[in-house]
Amino acid sequence: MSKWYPKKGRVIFHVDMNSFYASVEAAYDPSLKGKPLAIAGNPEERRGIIVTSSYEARAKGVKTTMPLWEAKKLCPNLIVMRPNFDRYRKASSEMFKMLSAITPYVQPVSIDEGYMDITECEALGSPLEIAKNLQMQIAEELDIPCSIGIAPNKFLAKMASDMKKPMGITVLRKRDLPEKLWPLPVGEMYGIGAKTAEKLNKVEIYTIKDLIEADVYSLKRLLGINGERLQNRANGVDPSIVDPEAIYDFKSIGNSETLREDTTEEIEIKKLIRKLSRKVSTRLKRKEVVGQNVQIMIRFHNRKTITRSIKLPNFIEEEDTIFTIGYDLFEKHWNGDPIRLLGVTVSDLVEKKEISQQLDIFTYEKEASKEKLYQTMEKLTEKYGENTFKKLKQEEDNSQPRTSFQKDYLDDYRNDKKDT
DNA sequence: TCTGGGGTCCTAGGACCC
DNA sequence: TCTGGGGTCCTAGGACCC
Repeated sequence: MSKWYPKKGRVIFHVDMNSFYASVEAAYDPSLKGKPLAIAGNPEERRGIIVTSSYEARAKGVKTTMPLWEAKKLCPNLIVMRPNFDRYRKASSEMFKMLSAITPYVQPVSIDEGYMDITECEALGSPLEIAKNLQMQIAEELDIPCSIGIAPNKFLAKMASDMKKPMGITVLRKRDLPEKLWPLPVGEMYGIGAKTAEKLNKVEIYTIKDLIEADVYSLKRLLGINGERLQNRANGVDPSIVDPEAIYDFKSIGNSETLREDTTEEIEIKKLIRKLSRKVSTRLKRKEVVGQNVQIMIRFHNRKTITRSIKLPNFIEEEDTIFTIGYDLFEKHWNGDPIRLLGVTVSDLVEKKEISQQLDIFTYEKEASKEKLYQTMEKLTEKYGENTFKKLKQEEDNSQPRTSFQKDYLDDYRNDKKDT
């Protein structure tokens, strides 16, 4: 809504690399070609799952997220590899370079797919020609197959790229919808998962056509605001733009890990929270962002998952701070049940260079009274606990130069505390 | 012998303020 | 004299996607 987009018809591509990880591996080692190949999380551990598989493996029934042992049962000669993320990132960046050579309006959505707005690219040929050339170039230079959807908006382009795989090119115009889109089951629609499909089926909505014909108000009652948006999309309406900047504003950075075995061992738990905090801190620093919210996630033996979070008075990035707050949250909320997975996430992110002007709790305007400062400090200590408070202040002290006025007050506060 | 890890967006209730 | 309504922030959970 805040962003302008052209009124005239747009031409949008959705480029989707086919079974990306497996394809990269086969390009790297051609002897893998034509064989059932799967990339799995941790093949040596019990809890490995299939991340991607080649079409030969899929033909045997191997599916993404399937536990490894199940996949092996279905396909005994399955070749299983660990993921080589560096390899995939490199192939991905090569691929996006090719897209960006066509138009600057490229929006990566994940490592293996992205949108392009080629409305202004008439000089390069018809959309179909552009798509064919791009697909050929990716196949020749990277040895990786892809599917391309061509449509007047992102939603339709996404649906189109899914219609022919691998190495498909599908054009989906408004006039094609009754024949190509509407007969599909609602669950096939991007944005409708298992839960929503089930809800819709319960009220006799089975196909995308049924969704269009449904009453908007009942849809809204059933699905909230999303109900209306889904109906619009089903009608071929999606005003969202291809936004090349979208990839730069992260909302959160988190890491999680499933334990080899469920545990109640506090030392092990502490170690893992420490490790996750370190990973998060490293990634925050690499991206030069700081965050104002810490969340932990605990998954129990029965897979029930809880999250606990706390909004902070200032921005943080240090491992120690994240760990102190995270472990504090954990201690406060853990009921002692065996734990399967732990996660640590920092959110409410802001670019580091933006925070120098931000007002925070430790910065006071000149007229602030000593009493008020003390009061605030007390309240914060109470809310966050002594340890967390100390870490917060420490981090703040390191990152922000203060006026001598503020320094004096803080020093006073420290000394007074010592006396009592 | 079960189901990973990285995210985004939306909803809903309660606190708090005016 | 016991009561309104709007707005925002915080927290927790859930759905969805790759």
